[in-house]
Formats: sequence, structure tokens, C-alpha cells
Amino acid sequence: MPRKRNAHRSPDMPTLADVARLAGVSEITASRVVRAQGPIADSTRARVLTAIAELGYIPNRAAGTLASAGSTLMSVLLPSLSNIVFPDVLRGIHTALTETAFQPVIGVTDYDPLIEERILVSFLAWQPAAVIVAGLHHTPTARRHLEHGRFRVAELMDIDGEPVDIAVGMSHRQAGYETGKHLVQRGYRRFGYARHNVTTDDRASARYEGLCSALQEAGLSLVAEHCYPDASSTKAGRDALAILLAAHPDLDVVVFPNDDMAMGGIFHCMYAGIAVKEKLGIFGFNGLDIGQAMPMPLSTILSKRFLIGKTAAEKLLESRERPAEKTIINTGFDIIEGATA
Amino acid sequence: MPRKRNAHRSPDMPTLADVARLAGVSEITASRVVRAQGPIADSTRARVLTAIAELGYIPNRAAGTLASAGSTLMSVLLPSLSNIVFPDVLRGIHTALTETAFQPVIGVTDYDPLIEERILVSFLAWQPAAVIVAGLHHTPTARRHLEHGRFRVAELMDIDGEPVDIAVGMSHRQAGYETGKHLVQRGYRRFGYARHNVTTDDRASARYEGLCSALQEAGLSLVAEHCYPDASSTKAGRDALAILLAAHPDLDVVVFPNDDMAMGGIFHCMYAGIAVKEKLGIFGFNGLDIGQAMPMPLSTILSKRFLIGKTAAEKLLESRERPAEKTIINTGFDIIEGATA
DNA sequence: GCGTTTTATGGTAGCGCTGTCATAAATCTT
DNA sequence: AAGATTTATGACAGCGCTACCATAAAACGC
Repeated sequence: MPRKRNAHRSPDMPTLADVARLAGVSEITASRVVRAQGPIADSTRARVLTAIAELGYIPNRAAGTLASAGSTLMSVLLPSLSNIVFPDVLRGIHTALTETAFQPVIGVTDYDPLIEERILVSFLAWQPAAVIVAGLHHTPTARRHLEHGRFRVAELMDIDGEPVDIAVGMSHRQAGYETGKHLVQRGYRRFGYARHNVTTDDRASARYEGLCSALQEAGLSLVAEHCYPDASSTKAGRDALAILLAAHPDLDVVVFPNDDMAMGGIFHCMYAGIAVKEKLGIFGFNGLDIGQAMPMPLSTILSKRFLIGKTAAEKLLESRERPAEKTIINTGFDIIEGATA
Repeated sequence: MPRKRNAHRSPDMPTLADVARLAGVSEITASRVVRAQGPIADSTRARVLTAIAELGYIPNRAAGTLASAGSTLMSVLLPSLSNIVFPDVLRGIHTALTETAFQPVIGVTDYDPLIEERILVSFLAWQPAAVIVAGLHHTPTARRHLEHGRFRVAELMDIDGEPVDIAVGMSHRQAGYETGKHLVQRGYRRFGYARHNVTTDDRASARYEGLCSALQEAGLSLVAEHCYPDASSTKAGRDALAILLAAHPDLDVVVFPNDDMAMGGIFHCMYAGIAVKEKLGIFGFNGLDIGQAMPMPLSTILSKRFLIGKTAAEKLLESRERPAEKTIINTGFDIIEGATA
């Protein structure tokens, strides 16, 4: 016995067939109107549109995806949402997708490639039109999926490496290097570095390496570094600087992996009565608004997060097919001189 | 002539039928193994699992959704991503969904109910298992969709009103009221208020009203207010306070709609050499980490954003059916005395 | 040892939509 | 005016999966 139609679902959910019947056309014609595809007579279109409005028809994307083997979803895999950096990227993506039919599905990997792999696989179950991930480093399985899938791929933030399809970002190694060069040029000699516990943040590591190589070129090296045993935060920066200075009171500049921690460093200086810049330089990374709104704007590097997200999403929408050549887009960075180093 | 199987899709994408064939079972049995549903002999499960691994099978969720009239997607509609507040909520949601089969799809409404409605409709096309929106205020159409849909609904942040299904949040009116009472009690009399341009941020408006009514009860009223003609930011707070004080140098406390702007207020005081708290009290809202990491921690109200998101998602997962009674969960708030008011 | 329940598996018919091909009518050629 | 092209529409199968039965075998009760 055939299953009763609509037995296990909402009885009053209109389908394309209902729309077609009401408009007196075939399903496929109604479908064409919905998708604005193919040649449709104006009068027909109007009738179908009226029927849609009358019934309150909402297309079923699951059915559409199944029938056409392509969804309007864009999978976005970000390492974290705790810091405003990745929401900024997401905002850029969202801006590019507004007015398109695409919708972002987001996942958070906690900087863990294995979690990234797991979420990626569960996202692929939706036949996404595109996948956005952070960084160029993935598990072999994840990389295989990204390479062999029938969808576009953008790898964000970092461009130091070989992308699967598109990479949009900046060279973090170079940013670290420029930081070192800039600070040496400004007369700083005794460098400290305050890191945090995320060992898998490849970008922070690349900046660190870049900084070290700039120091080396100048015949210098890090005098001290401290690893705060917890996630990055303003408090982490504040405490880390206190510990660094307790052991090495003679540092003349401390570089932080990001602005949040650098702000904490400044707060420590305010608390301890240390003259920022004259007595101790403070340098961050990201160029967050709040750092620039301080009475003495934070010296830092502006990363173009919104632009990265927006550019990536726009690039992905250009063509459904993956082109033969890989694309690398360098959004660059700006040194913000600021007043703290 | 029947269409060639897999004609318009990736040829090597294994389906459940392939898995079933390889494992020597029927499709439906393989399906049960994938969904861990129904009684399955251990030996059969093992054979199917082996086949899945061998083929690298990834289930097609579009097909599953279509066949079962229920997806594993959770639609999340947030007003903004520019401020860390909503990413915090999202983080809570994400935490609750980890280890479940559910995935969040996010949309950003820019505090515009019409955009909310538009995105909501496009999300409903995916037959989401649940919808999360911010606030209790929606367009009539959106409200109708939320009420009549076959999915759970959580309205976040605010509990001053009648929810569709579940509301999780706090009373912003009361938070504003308590702010006023607290500050009056501490001896402040000449109140200023610095708002920003988002007129549709109902929560900020509710806090404003609560504050005013507390002042009224004490026989006071706002001496001055300034509306910064742009979105909320630290710079907005800094500039707004400068303008307020230029016109009303005799204010003894200024309340800000959020911590970001309040931080800006403090930065202005630092710049202008105004003794915070003694000369001018500063009060925010949200209880962001950065405000608490300052040498003088910001006086503010802690909103429990992560908890709101997490609680809502957990509650939504409890049952697929919408219960008869509506649920309102008050996550409350804490006054952080701080050192700035 | 004979019904009764439980456990394990399968057959089949869609879910709602769109790709493919076919066809009819309108428009354009020459 | 006959053919060639373009425009507008439809028939139909099938995308990959799961709900709904049905059935067979095993376990249980007394």
C-alpha cells in the first residue's frame, strides 16, 4: 500500500505542484519561474508569482539540492569565535553573499586540524557550492576531500604555501619580519615576546619566526619570552608582561601575538607606572579598533580581515568550476606606527 | 530514454546503495547503521562500517532531509557580528551542538526586521530542525512563520515579552533600572547618556527606559544625552563623551549602552585628564573581558551571552516537538562594581 | 512445546524538485 | 511560402535516502 502523501509531514506545506496547479502551468514551468531560469512569458511568470504569494510557497532546498546535485550553501570553517578577528572575516563573507542565493554554514575548529576534518566531512554531506577554511594546513584526509570535491575552495588568512584552489590572505612570516625590522629601526634592542598556548596557530608561529629572523639579521635575538598557559586574552597579555618584566626588567620592547594581549601589556604598564614607548615599547598584531581609540594608539600591524572574507567569497562565486590554475590573493598588511613603540 | 545515472554529477561519489552492495545488505539496513537507529546485529554493523570506510562514503544530507522531512540544520539569525557579543552567543550555541548531528547556519540581520524576515524565509527552505533569533520583536510575517513552522524556536537575549516557543535571556529593562538604582545609591546625581545610532536595537532602548525610570523614582532625570551618528564603537564612545562634556561639564556620571563605548569614554577621560569615578563615573554594559583587564576595571553589567546561546541550543535539542507551554529562561545579570563608577 | 514477544532484515514507494529531451507556437530568413 | 531559428512549455524519470509495512528468525514464558 502506498504511503499516504505528506503523512509524516506538515499537511499544509505547499509544494511546487500546488503552485503549478493553482497557476495552471506545469511543475517545471513553475520551477523555472522560481529560479528565474529559462525563457518564460511575462504573463505566465505573473500567474505563477501570484500563486506563490497566495500559497505562501517556500521552495524546498533539500529537494532542489538533491535533484540538481548542487546546494546554495557555503561551508565556512573558522578556528575560533572568541576573538573578533574571525567574526570580522565572517562579516566579510556575509557581505559578499548578501543578495546572492548563497548561505554560509559555519563550523568552529578550535585550531584543531582533526576537528576541522570532522566538521568538513559533515559539511560535505550538504553538497556545498564552496568551502572556506582557515590556513593552508589540514590533515591529509581533509586535504584529499578538499582536492577531490566538486566545489570551490578558499583557504584564508595565509598565503605562505600551496593552496588547493584559492588562497586569500597575507604572509604572516613577512609581517613578523617587518615588525622586527621596524622596531630595530626605531632603536629597540632588547626584545621580549609574550606568546599564548595555542601551539597550532600556525599564523602566530609564522609571525614569531619572521620576527626572529629580522632580529638575527640585525645581529640581535629575543632576550626573553614567556608562554602564557592559557588562551589569548587581554588578561593573558597583562599577566604575561608582568612575568616577563619580573625576570627581565631590562627589556626595552615586547612584541605580542595580537592586539588583545598587547592591550593587556599596556594595561600592565599603566598599572605599574611604566612609561610606554619611552621605557618599554609594546607592539601587537591585527589593528583592532579599540587599540586605535586609546589615548596612545597601539603600534601594530593592520590585518585586513573583513577584506579577506569578502574577497574570498566574491572570488568563489565567480565560477562554479574550479579553474586549472590556483589563485593566490595577497591582501597585504599595513604597519600602524601608533604611539606605543 | 532514462537519464544516465549520475550523468550530471561526480561519477565516483559512492551512495548508500554502493555501501549496501559491498556489505551484502539492503539499503535500509545500511541506512540504519549510518543513523545508529533500530536493532542491528553487531556483525552486520561491522560489515557496513567497513564498507563505508572502504568507499569513503559520505551520506547525502539533502536526500536524507527530503526523505525524512527534517534536517539537522539549526538556523541562527543574529543582528550583527561586529561586536563580540553575538559571536559569544554563537560560541555558546556551537558548544551545545558539538557532538550532536546539528549544524548552525547563520544569518546577519543588521538589526533590521525586514532583513530578518527575508533571511528567515530563505532558511526555512532547508527545513531546519530549529530556528534561533535575537529578540522577541519580528515582522508579522516572520512571526507567523515562526509560529506555524514545524521546528523549535528560541528567541534570545530578551525575555520582556511573549515568546513563540522558548525565550532565553534577561530583562534589559530591569538591567537599566538596576544600573540607575545602583548609581544613585553611590551618590551620582547628574546623569549623562551616550547612545549610538541603531534605533532598532530594542535591548539598548529597554535599558535606556529602565535607567530613566530608576532616575525618576529618585526624583532625578537625565541631564544630557548625545546620540553618536554612527554605529557603536570605542571611538564612538570616546567622541560622544567629549561632546557631552563640552556642553555639560558638570555631569558626574555617564552611562553607555555597552562596554565598547564605555571604554571609549574612559579613553577620553585619560586623554583629557579627568579622574574617572571621582570626577566622572563611567558605566557600561556587557562585562567584556577587556574592560575587566584594565587597571581600573570597568563598572558594568555582566550579560551572560555564552550561557544564553548554550542554554538555548540545549533546550531546543530536548524535543523535536514544540511543547504546549512556552518556556522563558532568565539567565539574569550581575552588576560588576568595578572601579569606574 | 506451542504461542507470544523481541530482534534483525528487506521490499517498495515516495519525499519535492530539476535535467533531459520533446514539442508546439511564434518569429525570422531568403 | 517553405524552411530555419528562437521562444515557451511540458512529460517524465530519477537524484539518494528513509518511512512504512512485512517477514523471518531467535528468545522467551509457562
